[in-house]
Amino acid sequence: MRKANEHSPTKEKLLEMARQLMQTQGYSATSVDQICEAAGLTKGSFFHYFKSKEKLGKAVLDYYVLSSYQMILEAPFFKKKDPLHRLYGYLDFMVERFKDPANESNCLLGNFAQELSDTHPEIRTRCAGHFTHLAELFKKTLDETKASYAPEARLDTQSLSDHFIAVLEGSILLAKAKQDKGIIEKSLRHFKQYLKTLFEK
Amino acid sequence: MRKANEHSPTKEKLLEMARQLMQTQGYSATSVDQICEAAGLTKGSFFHYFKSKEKLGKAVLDYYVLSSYQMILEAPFFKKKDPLHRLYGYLDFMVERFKDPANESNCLLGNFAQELSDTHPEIRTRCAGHFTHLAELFKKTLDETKASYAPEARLDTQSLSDHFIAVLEGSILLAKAKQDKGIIEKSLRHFKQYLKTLFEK
DNA sequence: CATAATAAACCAACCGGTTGGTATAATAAT
DNA sequence: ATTATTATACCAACCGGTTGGTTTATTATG
Repeated sequence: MRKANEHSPTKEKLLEMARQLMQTQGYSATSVDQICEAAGLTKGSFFHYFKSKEKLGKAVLDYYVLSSYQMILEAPFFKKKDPLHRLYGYLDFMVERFKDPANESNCLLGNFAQELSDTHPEIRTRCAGHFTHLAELFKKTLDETKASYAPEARLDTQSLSDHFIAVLEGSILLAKAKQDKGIIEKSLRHFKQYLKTLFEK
Repeated sequence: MRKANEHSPTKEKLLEMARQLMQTQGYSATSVDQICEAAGLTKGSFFHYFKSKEKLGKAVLDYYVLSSYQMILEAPFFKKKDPLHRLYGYLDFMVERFKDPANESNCLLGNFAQELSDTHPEIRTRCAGHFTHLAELFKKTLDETKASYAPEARLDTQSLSDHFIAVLEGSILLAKAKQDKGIIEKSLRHFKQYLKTLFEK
């Protein structure tokens, strides 16, 4: 008996290949055969680890979001003491992340949400949960900033966090269509400018 | 001989059905058979009007964007004299449009851009063109507003228009995933607040 | 030996697209 | 005005290929 199914390197490889393919081609356009070929495995092997393509989809989604989440938590900006600096660091980090040619300039989460929300309700729910989760992480820094820089202000940090996610996803989408990554930076700069008016009066 | 192929009611029906199906299910998840069944026609008929599914995709995209475009041009807000009021009218109009249960709260343009940019380069180009076109329309009002309310300001109305499109598309995406249309309104309210700081000092 | 991992062959359903053909109606020739 | 011609509109059946998924068997491994 080999070690448990859960963390097999083969499963990891299937996940990673699926992530790569689905991030660039989307879910529907990526076939199981394609994933198997990329991983140098056969379908029998694939269905040994994932009972269906949809289960794989969910796993890939979690896999992607978890890694994004960890990238943020481990990034240098996240350790900054001053919440306002940390807040701006957040934006700069995202700009750099999507500017870097080493990374894909796609968001698999946004991709899945757009493509599968109407046809795969369970995946839609999962996307919604991940969006909420990511917004909450941003909201923490936002709340700290508010407490320090604009404690009196009437400001809905919840909806502002959602707004941030929307700006990010929207600009990624636009950048992809126009093949111009600069759009992400410019759009986030406008968002930063908005934050400045809220916290630097 | 009936009148030319171009404006046949049958073709119109295929287009409209394709739009409906693709707007909710996406491009890949919508089969030609499905469209034919919805239109009460057969595949032979379909391929008489469209040489391929991709050609249909392009036609549906243009069909959707043209109607969106006309909705804006014909909306009451668009006739307002004061550019600032027209600018705000723009935002309110979008909020109402996507709040109304009669309309789909999806954007087919955003959907296609997300789903097909990497696999269908010609459709990607078309999406980019439409985005540019819509941004330019917004920019006109923006430029007028700037001229009247903040002529001295150093303000990149081009990138601000792109930012608007990004906010719109991003919030639509988020609203879809979370099944909460209120997100669009809240996000556009933040954007409006940002515009206020630029033009109402 | 028992169990998990991988492979190979296979399957029914479905995909986009083609075929050959018919019905219809406008045009041209008589 | 009647007929022959031609182009369009539409359909039912079908095609080869691909899809997600299964089955059965072989190979490793503990």
